[in-house]
Amino acid sequence: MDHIDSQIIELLQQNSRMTSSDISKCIHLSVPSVAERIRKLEDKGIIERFTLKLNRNAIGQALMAYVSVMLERTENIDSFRATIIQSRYVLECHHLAGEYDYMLKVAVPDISTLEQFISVSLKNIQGVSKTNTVIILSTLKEE
Amino acid sequence: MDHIDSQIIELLQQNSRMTSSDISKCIHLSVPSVAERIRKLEDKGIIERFTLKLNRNAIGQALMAYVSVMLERTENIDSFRATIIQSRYVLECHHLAGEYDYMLKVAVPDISTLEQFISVSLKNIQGVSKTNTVIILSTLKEE
DNA sequence: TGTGAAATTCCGGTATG
DNA sequence: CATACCGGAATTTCACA
Repeated sequence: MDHIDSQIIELLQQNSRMTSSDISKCIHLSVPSVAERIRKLEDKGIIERFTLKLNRNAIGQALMAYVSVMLERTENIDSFRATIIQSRYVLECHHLAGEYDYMLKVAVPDISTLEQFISVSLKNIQGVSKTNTVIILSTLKEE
Repeated sequence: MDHIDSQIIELLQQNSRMTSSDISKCIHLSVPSVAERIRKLEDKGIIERFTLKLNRNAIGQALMAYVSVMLERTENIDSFRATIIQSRYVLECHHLAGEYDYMLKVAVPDISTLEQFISVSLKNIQGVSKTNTVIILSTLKEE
């Protein structure tokens, strides 16, 4: 992971469909060498995945919120984790060191779906003792 | 944005470097049609960017935290926003409807960098009256 | 759908540490 | 000896009508 790798990553972050020859022109390295470096960055796990950034409004995720979750007992964690992973509304879920145990970032089409998610999907999980929801008004920066 | 578009997006989310002919084989649609649909998804802004998912440990972002920020006066918002956008430690920044005004997701190499960021970069901004930091222990799900 | 242009991959050869 | 680079040839893919 040297300076050239960093340059390649920066270019691919802007457009992961850039061809090796496009990159080759930008950083003055032969096409096969560029391709080889990309392959190695994948092998080493530095690049985990080539993916997309989608427009949230276009895909029914117009409303975002942070939902903090408190869990009562550790024995219920598995069913909580299963629900989270399977839910298409949950974009992120992090285990926290603080008052609350988990922080979810959720994206839903509208406020009624959010209500549904919190009062049905979440509250019905055994062990969820308390949740706190904060609506996101707008986003200044995102990845 | 029909069912076929959704299929194409799903494939590209898994690997955005997939060629049109690869996709063509998966969804039984001609290569030019696939290419045309991808182009239109970009034009319409449904696909905002083709990008990467990087391994955080490999790129010096081993430690993540949520930092909530309270702003005193609205006249200082511009310098706050400028600092946030320029900072390489801030992955996300959202305007909130709640007690705190902004929520930042930050990623740093270590705890001392986090301390530095909060006590220097953030607290020195005019108008930042209060912050609250919660460390992320582990991540169950992320995009 | 078919054709020319461009990109990818594989290979052999070379330089460097 | 291992690693990384380059240039050329065969195959695949792309973009156009």
